[in-house]
Amino acid sequence: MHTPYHHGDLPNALRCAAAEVIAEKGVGNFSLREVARRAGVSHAAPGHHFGDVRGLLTSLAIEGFEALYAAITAAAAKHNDPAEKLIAMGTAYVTLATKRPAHAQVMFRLDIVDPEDPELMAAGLRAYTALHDVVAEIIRSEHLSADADDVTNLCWSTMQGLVELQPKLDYLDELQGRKPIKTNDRVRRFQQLILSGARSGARTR
Amino acid sequence: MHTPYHHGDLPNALRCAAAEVIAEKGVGNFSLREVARRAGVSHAAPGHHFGDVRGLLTSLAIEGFEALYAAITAAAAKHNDPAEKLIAMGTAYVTLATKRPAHAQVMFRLDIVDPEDPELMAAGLRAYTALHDVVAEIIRSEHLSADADDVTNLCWSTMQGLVELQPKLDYLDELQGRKPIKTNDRVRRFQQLILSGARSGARTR
DNA sequence: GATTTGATGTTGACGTTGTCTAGATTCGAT
DNA sequence: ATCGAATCTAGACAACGTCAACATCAAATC
Repeated sequence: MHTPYHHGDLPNALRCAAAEVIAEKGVGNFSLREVARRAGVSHAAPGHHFGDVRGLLTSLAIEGFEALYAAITAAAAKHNDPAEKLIAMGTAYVTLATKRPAHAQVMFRLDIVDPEDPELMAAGLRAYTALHDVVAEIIRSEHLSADADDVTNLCWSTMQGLVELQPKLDYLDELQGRKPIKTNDRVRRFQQLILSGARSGARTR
Repeated sequence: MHTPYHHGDLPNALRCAAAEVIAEKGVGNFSLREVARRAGVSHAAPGHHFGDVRGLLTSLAIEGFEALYAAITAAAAKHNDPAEKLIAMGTAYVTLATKRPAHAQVMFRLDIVDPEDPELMAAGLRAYTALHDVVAEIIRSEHLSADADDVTNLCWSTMQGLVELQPKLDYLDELQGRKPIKTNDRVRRFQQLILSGARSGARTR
């Protein structure tokens, strides 16, 4: 029974363990020692790869943005119609947050990740640009007067807000005896409202 | 120089100190002992009023929802036109988050506040209902076919998303050489897009 | 093959943290 | 004056993140 001294893939094992801990307990109850225990290394080992807790969480956030980029571009690629692309992207955004609660919980947390990390900024911008391009395509192909930045920012804000509020909205539906709405349907309704607004000629430039 | 044994208004002093610490360091770097130090009491004193950290943060979240309710209803009261009420409420929502960053940071944090606290749930529902009522008024007075729940949820999601993303959006504007947008203007543009969508006849029921 | 170097991992120390408990203080009710 | 409860303190404890010294290992160099 021989355990090698070197783990072999510790950064990834630590990110996985971190995601697990956060998914189970929430990021507010995160513990680096718990992560190290789950990865099977000493409590100080993560420091060699990520520097400190902030470094590990920043790495997780980067991974989250990369996964987001992959998800929204893959979702968009399944459609030809730009409006359907946008709706698919919105759905992919919210679905990813549900599948990867840990990543969703850290991606926009200025207090616990390093917002100025170049890799993080690049990954965030990349995902944003993918969304912006589809919005711009809608506006161009339909000759809309709405501002692509405004519509992109509105879509992103909406999706991010929905990620955060989803449990609350589900609870409100239950409280008021409304039939539970699937995430896909809720996203579609929201995106359709936004698109209708953009199509109606509302001036935002 | 006599310091009374009893503080006299410690729960409030602790909430103020907690808000201060969170505003300065972010909620991820919150420390109950730091709060106690700032309030001038021993480290174990907050426990007598709030039980544990979770209790204190839950109390702060309640205070946040109450302030939100006060802000959005006051903003709405300055207008007669329901659409202007909605825009004013959106602006008040985002402005409050800017003025009270600590409260904004805890209000929707399921991991560190008690989401099932009856007072918290009641305060949240009260604020939500105020928004919902204005949306319903718009829909009724303009004979719109949009679903009041959907439009309310979309507005709330958008505002909440904007609260979280504001620094990122400001940074993107700067990165791309765009003229900085005032919060009021951004909120107005978003709400106008949403209202246009609702007015256009987009079916969400 | 032997040595060196740097990446990677361990161990232990330390200051800080939140929680718990026993004791102290105060105030209102009896 | 006494009692009880709310409120506060002080100390103990386990857990935490970080730091530094040391250990291990693998690749590069001689």
